[in-house]
Amino acid sequence: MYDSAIDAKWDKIWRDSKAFLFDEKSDKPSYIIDTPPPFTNGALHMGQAFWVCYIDSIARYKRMQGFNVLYPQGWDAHGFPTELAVEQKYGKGLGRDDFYKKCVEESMGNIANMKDEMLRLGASFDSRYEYLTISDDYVSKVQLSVLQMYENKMVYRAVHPVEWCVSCVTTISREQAEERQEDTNLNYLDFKLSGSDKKMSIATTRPELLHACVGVAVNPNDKRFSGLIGKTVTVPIYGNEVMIFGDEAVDMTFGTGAEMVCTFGDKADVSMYYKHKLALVDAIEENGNLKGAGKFTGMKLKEARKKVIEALKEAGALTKQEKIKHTVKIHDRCATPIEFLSSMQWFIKIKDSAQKIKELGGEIQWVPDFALQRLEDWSNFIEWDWAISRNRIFGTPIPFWHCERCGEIVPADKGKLPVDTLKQKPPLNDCPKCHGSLAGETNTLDGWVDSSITPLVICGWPENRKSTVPPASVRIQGTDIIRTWAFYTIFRTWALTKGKPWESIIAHSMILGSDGREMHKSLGNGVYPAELLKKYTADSIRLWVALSGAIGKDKIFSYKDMDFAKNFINKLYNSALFVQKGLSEAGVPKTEPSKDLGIFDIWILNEFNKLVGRVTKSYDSYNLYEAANAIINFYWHDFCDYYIENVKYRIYSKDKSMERSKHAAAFTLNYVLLNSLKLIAPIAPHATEEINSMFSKESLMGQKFPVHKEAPHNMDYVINGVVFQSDIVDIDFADVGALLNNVIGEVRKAKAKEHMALNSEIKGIEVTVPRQYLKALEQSKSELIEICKMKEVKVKEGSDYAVAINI
RNA sequence: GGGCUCGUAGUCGAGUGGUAAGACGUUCGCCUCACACGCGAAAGAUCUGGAGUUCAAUUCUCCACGGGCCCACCA
Repeated sequence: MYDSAIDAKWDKIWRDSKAFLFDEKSDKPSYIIDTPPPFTNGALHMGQAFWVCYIDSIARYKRMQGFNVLYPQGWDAHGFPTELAVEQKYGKGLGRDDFYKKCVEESMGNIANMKDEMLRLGASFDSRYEYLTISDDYVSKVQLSVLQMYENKMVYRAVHPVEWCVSCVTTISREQAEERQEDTNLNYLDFKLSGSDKKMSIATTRPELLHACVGVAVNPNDKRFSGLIGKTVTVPIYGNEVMIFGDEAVDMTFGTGAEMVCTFGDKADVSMYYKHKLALVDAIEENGNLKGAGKFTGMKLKEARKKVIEALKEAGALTKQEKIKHTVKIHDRCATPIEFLSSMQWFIKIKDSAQKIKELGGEIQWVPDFALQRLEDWSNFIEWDWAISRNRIFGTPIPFWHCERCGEIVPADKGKLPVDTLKQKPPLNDCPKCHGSLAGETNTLDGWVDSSITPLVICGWPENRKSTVPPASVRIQGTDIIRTWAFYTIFRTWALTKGKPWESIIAHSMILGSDGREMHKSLGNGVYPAELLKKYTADSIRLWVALSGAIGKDKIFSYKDMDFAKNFINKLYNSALFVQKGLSEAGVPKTEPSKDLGIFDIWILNEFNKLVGRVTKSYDSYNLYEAANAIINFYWHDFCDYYIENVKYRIYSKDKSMERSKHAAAFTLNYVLLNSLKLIAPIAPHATEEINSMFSKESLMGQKFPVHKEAPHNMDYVINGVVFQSDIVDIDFADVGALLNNVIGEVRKAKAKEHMALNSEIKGIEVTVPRQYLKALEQSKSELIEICKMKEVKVKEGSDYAVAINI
């Protein structure tokens, strides 16, 4: 029976025969695949297994269609989780170099495991083109890409608010932020209007940041305040004056309708800081101590809040306190509320490119098409430039030095990459402007800077190979990272080459847990590929992926679906055993026994030909669901349940006069089986190869995909793309095949109703059919008698089709 | 608050301007010489609700209700 040892056997044979290798010198058209480089955290998750199977099926299909397929696989190693794992293993004492080395070690171990899982799923990537984001080659290309963008004036250094964890003393990125509901006090403070005795009440949850108040915002449509815009107020306790300005983002119904803006209390403050060009006050230190806050300086935030409130009370500025619930963003690791700190960061200019990104997005084929909307939505919402520096060690070094005195930037030499500006000397001795000393960068690049050039790297950028000129043919990725990976890739590819990264992009959605929720460790609803590989063969998993429904729609994981996939593979195998046995008795005719083909033979050959057309179209539009579904329905029901059952009596016949009919059936069985294998081979390569090897020494790898040809007339049939004519019936074969099968169905039904075994004998039937079917039925009498195990078949003409059964 | 997406038999899930694949499950029968991981049969859907366009809507439009995802906001 079928097991995973067979998978491994074929995987090895294919690799040894170089079946997956891309040929740089080939004349065949290239087909270039850009897959996600998984983050190297140790084991594949279901989403990754999903796209591995999906894109691998497409790669195999394209090879069968005659393409020279470049299917590389990359690994995204740089990143925080690896740093964390290393920290947990070795503590915090490691020096920068040792720490980096341990991170590399950690990553390499994880990659080995993930790669093994991919290979066991049958992934047919070409290992010679594997890439690793921490390799010298890849790092060089990332640095080169940044240097090139710098030359195009797209990279700069500036002070910018960053999301910061005061407990871990590090920047954190948005995806590391979680939300939490909290109870807090909304404090109503009185600010004195300048040049008047009047007071203005302002509500805030962050009184401890009062010293960083740089303005008061009101909604310009708010009649209560519209007259005050442009005037100034005095900040309580500290006594400095700030401007009142209008901003439509202010909610008139919240608090008093007036909001104090601190640099920085929250993200809205950051927006207003930029929009209204407000002053910048550094409110807190990196460790969360207050900075520049008079007598409160040096206090922790929490403590400061209490003390400031007390001081406000004493000053009579606190008029009211109200309990409210609000959401705060917290760091996912330590649950500390996230603060905004301003610090010197590197940026890539992206704001001005939103329109261009949308345009390019429109030139790419999106599967499903609605995925494009996500790119457009995101592009419409770019608030500020892309901050590319991270306070991390395990990342790509930023290839610039800067002058410690005047901030002048000195880029690395493009010919001397990769570079680590902390270790290597700058190309100049000192600042070209002020002769200050030059400093290297302790920060490293954001991981998206690494991964947003994958299609260029796999095409060989900056020197493209002749056979791999961008754009790549296709990318597959999750819909969840359209706003990051797809977005940055389109942007960077345009910035570096003025072109689009790919012709097409397939955006798949999520595999949900059986409870309908996202798979999550804490929910305990996760299923892992490694676990599935123990229970199922690779092809069952791959077929399950193909059968997971419309791409782009979330799929709830279910073992029942897995079992169905498994059962089909089993069916395929068992039907092949039958065909093999039949052929050993009848022998396989070398040429089409066209004169001997019966109605059922021609019927199934035509159904198969139609199937080839449908399946080709489905594969070409990246719709594996449709392809797999069509093949399974045809194979299981038309071929196995009807055709095979209908020809059994011919195959088993010992009668000399049946010889030619037996050969025709053997030919048809052989043809439909072997070609069906080719149709499903991209999705279930191991099982089909194993079955194929029962009949042929020639591997399915490298064989041509079956060709569809439209038959010019109803009474023609098509074998292997060649049209034949027949005169055995005078109507459409599909029509007459369906009719005959229906007659057989009626007999089965009658037997079932009488609780009879299907192979039990009955007396006979009388079939009434309209005139156009008469000839076909008369022709098929003896076949029906054999198939249904009955004594006689009477046929008569009538306006309505009917079957009378005599048991 | 905004955008996208979905709402089809007990469950999962395709699809179409002319009343709806398939799977699982259920019921009944069959160990029919490839397969009981199977074969045959049966029951089960007013295609979330309402309005509109149309000769005709599950399929198009609008509204409502209900899931999901993403984004924004939460002073």
